[in-house]
Amino acid sequence: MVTIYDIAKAVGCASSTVSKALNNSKEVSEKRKQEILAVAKKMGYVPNASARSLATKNSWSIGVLFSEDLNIGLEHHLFAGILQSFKAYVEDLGYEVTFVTKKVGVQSLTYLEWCKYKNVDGVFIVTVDRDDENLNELTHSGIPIVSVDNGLLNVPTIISDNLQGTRMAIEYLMNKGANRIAHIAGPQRSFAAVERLDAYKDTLIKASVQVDDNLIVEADNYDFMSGKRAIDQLLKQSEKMADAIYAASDDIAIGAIVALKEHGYKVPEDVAVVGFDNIELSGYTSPSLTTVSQQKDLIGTEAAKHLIALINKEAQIERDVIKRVPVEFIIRESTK
Amino acid sequence: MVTIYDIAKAVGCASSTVSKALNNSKEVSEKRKQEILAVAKKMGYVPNASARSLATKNSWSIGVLFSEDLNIGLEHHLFAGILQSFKAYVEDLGYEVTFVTKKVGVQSLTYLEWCKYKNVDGVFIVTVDRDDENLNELTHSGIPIVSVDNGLLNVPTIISDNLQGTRMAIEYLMNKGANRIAHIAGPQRSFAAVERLDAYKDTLIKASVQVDDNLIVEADNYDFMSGKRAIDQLLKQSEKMADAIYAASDDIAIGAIVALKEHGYKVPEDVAVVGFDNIELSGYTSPSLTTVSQQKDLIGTEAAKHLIALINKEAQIERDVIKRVPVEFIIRESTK
DNA sequence: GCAAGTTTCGAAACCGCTTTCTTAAATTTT
DNA sequence: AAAATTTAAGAAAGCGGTTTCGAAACTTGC
Repeated sequence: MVTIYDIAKAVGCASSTVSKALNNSKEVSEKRKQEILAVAKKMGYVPNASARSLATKNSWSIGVLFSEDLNIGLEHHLFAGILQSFKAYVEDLGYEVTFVTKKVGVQSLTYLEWCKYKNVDGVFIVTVDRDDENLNELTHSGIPIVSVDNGLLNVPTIISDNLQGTRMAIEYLMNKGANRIAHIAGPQRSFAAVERLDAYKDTLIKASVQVDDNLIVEADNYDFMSGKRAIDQLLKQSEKMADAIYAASDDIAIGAIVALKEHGYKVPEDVAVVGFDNIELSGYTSPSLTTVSQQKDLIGTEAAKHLIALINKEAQIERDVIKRVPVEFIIRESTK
Repeated sequence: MVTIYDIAKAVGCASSTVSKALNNSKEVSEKRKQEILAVAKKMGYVPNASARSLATKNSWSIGVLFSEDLNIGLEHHLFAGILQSFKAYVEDLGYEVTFVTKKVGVQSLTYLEWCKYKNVDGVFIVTVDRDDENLNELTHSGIPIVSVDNGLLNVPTIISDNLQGTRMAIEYLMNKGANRIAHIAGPQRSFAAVERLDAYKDTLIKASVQVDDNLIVEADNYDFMSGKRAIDQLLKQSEKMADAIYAASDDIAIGAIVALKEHGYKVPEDVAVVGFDNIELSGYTSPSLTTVSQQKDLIGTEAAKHLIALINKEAQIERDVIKRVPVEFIIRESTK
């Protein structure tokens, strides 16, 4: 490993001069600088992050909290997409993206301890168990943090405009003549699921439609099976089937459509179905799925921008800020 | 920030003794050790990764190379799943997972330079552009590396048994009476795609069936649209439609089914379709998809195990080792 | 009871880099 | 031409740990 001392020796100057040259300081003459850079290059010099970080107390790294406890992990396309655009944005600025963990060697650490251990500049909370006892400590530590799709106390969050999306979906269905619009809500431990359920009720009430609890079911999860099971539940709850279903995710909606078909209902003729997410596949199912599209790229980059602003102290640490990202309503066959 | 010096002062001993106590060295008496640990805990001591790494030359971190150049990034469920299980395995061992990038601050680095800069213990190559000029340098550097689903020179790789999977699919279709089995190959820049195409030809030849180039199309990508387009291409190439299609991915297969339906073909009555991957959705399309299931969890953990073994020098660095992970053939409606 | 061997602990060097403070040289000012 | 200022470079301390080596204290064996 070649160090700045090796370079200093080769050039015939002090290591401090080399350091300054490498950092493009103006305390060193242009001639010297060029000479040093040339030698550094020739010798294959690569700086050492640990030494640098130790000396400067800056890490240029961002921790990502991606807890798999709730089994919504990396495999969930929404979060994967968000992480991907987040990563692209901050990496372009020269930051490293690293996963926050709870262990180092054989030792167990809390999230906060790990962040201090690695001296991360900021934390991006993607998914996390809100009941995790270590979470509170982290969110109150003063470390710059943003989250997405979440309603964590004390943390600014970037999230789709669930109210707007829900309203567009429900109003569209009503305009199509639907009278009995059911809602397959997402698991209520998810913040977005709660928002969508609230928005569903709210929109109905604003339209002077009575909310019928028998037309509401909570899915166990955001996936297909949960959608299928939800239909069974719905059939139990309500003797007369709804004429439209608003589902909290595309996966749920697709599962629901499969179940509806199995029970002899035609989609969209007997029951119209609207999903949420606009996963790639939703355009290719049969019938293709009408849905509320979430802009995961935008969510990721907005989160990144905000976090960077916090790190650079360009933004105030306002607690509990919720930044809304607009959604788009996409009409396809499942509601024709 | 509380350091070992602070603890030393509080306890009334030397910093070296604190260090030893924290590292559970047997050079310090049990009594002292307990005393020091107690004080450390009370003072809220957290070690400093940079300082430790600088002194020990160990980082306990693994770099993940996830290049989005080929637009198969994190959003691709197979790689997301593999990364997730890899991450879980190595984190449990106390390693940190961090993404390899090409920039640090304003400075651009090669992959290898970055790995040296961060002093990662090993590298996990998930997706990468094989033509990237920086790649060769990395794979020949001597840093422990494993890859998945790839045929990189000089790097051990973990990959599904594409030959076995293909054979099961083709033989099953032949047993069902298919005479004209087409193949929608994956993009041939992908190693797995090449393997599956070769296996397809090989299986046909072994069964004394003539390979008909008009029944082979290469998809641009692994996604739905590519599958749809492939069908158009297939129709152009061959006046008579195949009676079965073996697709290189589930997404391609689903896209193909949509296109087939649009052209008036019934699946599976007119054309049977087999996919590859067993994505979650494949059980919920209509018809549900017969497919070759890849065990992403196993691929991820196998990769992790092998990399850890390389890091610990328990495994030889054998170049070009390919470790096969068995696949499973799952029969559903698209071939009934 | 004393030599030899073990434990336990601390001093100090070191890991590679940054940064402050000095000093010497070069340049400008008067 | 001397004084004042600016510029360029180096010495040294520090970041927070680990590790080697030597000394002191304690055991053991005879």
